[in-house]
Amino acid sequence: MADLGFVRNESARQLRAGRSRTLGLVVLDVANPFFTDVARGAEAVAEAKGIVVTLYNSGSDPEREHRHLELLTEQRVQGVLITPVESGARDLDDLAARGIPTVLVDRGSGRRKQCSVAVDDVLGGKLAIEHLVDRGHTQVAYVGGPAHLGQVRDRLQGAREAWAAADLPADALTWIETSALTVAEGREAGARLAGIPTSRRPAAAFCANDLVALGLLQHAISSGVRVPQDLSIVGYDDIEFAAAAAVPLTSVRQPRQLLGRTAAELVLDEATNAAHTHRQVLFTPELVARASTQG
Amino acid sequence: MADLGFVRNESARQLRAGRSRTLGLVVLDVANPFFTDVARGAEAVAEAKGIVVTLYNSGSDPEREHRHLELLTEQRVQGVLITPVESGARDLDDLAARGIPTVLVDRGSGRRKQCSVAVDDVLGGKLAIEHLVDRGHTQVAYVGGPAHLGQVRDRLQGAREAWAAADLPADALTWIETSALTVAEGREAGARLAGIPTSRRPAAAFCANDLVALGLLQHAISSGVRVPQDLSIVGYDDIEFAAAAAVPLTSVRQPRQLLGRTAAELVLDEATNAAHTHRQVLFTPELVARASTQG
DNA sequence: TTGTAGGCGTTATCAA
DNA sequence: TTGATAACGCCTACAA
Repeated sequence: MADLGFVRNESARQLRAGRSRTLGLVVLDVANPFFTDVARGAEAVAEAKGIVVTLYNSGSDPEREHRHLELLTEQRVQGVLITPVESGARDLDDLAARGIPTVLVDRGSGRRKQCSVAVDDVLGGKLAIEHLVDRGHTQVAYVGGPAHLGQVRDRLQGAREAWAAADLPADALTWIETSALTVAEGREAGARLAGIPTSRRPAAAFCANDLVALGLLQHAISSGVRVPQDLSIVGYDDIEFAAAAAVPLTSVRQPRQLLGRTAAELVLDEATNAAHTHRQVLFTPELVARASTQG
Repeated sequence: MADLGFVRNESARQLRAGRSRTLGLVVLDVANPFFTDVARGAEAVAEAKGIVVTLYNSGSDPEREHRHLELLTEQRVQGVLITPVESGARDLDDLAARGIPTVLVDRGSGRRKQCSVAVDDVLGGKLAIEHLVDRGHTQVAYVGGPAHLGQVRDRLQGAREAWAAADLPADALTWIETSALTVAEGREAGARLAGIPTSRRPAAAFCANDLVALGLLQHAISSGVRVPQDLSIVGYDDIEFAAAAAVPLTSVRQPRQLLGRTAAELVLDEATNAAHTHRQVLFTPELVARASTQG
């Protein structure tokens, strides 16, 4: 045993073997607990097969995403799990063309060149709006952005469909677009909401994720707006902190760890099973009602 | 240009070059926003130098930590940033012996074989207890664990020192030891706290981190315990969600991103500067008082 | 059984 | 300037 001081060289091993023993997971925002929960799900599956998950943060920046994918490609990873910044990105086509097992996470892939594991965002948007409409709201703000994120668009689409189905005028569902899905942007959106004349100001907000909802809530509380009396709030993801918020947050729950587990299973299947066929897995979201909408 | 389809092989490059272009960051818990903030700080510095940060989750499990360090060593990474599970771990000695630039994050390294970037946890513990003592508390619980985590021990030590300095009896500062620093464990600790006979039950809790504090708060609220009237709570880290909690949390703030930035700077200095000398950087924590202790 | 040669893809070096 | 060559360390296959 040359245990004393000798460590094999993984680069040489990989060069010889043609591929590495790792799985790359690229997320939009490491600071968002939604994604770290997905990561833990993926880790659980990978670890059982002796594979290591390495986490990369694109920060919703296509440039950084591109660099990370480049590195992962150069590293000849076993597979890539990614929540892409832009769904049509040609980076994804490149991965497919190179035969790198790839699973889109939290995004459906219309193109069927790759597996995907997602939650029905259109349905999620519908659930949120139906919940608010049920509570008598006729003036609602949708808070989220940027627009190029599929999640943001799909949830808005679902919201609009439910809004139309309730026979409410389209212009009574305002979109307050944010530049990111963060707590800080949520606070900022709160300020913009407050700037709308009282007569036209929405008394309810559906936020594209919980971070934005928490920011909006913070702004409301610090400026004396009562939740839910003056402003009802619905979030999205149902992260662990949603239930513990100043006013516990009504939110659309996604099966976070399951998303990660399923994605890891699919990518490892593609990497090891010759008979692999691409699958588009779609989970169903569920609305969890809490105090932030108990008007 | 063989751009069309050709991607260089990073393994071969590394094999030839002797080292990779990545920095490994191993944290105790990816799901803890404290660590993701540290990660973002490190990324900012690394990115500016064309280096990629890959994030690994040890989950406070020495086994997993060991496997990750093994992989990082085999990968001949530029450097390692790590919040070790056990401060005396020989894995750290091995890294030093192999000459792999390493910076201990959120942990001081007594041994001076490596750089470290930490926040004075003993002082943090003192600040928390002084704050509670100032508010008249004479029966306090320290909630956190496991005991082998340096953070847990140091914060307790600071707490005990401040407690003794206030001339309070040692046994009036109870330690409720948890098996992890998570929201779930905080809830569980709440149940244990509630099980203590009223006469001896602490009316204040100092939690080893904010996740535990948020869990404790959740348990209190759901079981009708009023915060801060019946139970005052102090957290640690001041993560973004602390201020937005059901009852905004008093917490000991650490400079999270700065910790990550400084760690990355030190490790890259060690990796590239022959005249590098190890440094032990110690930042100062700061108590942020909020509603959870406004008794 | 034990041992050795070759090649994976890069890049540095040396020759033409 | 251009082009061939060797070496990085590992693993596998084949030879002794």
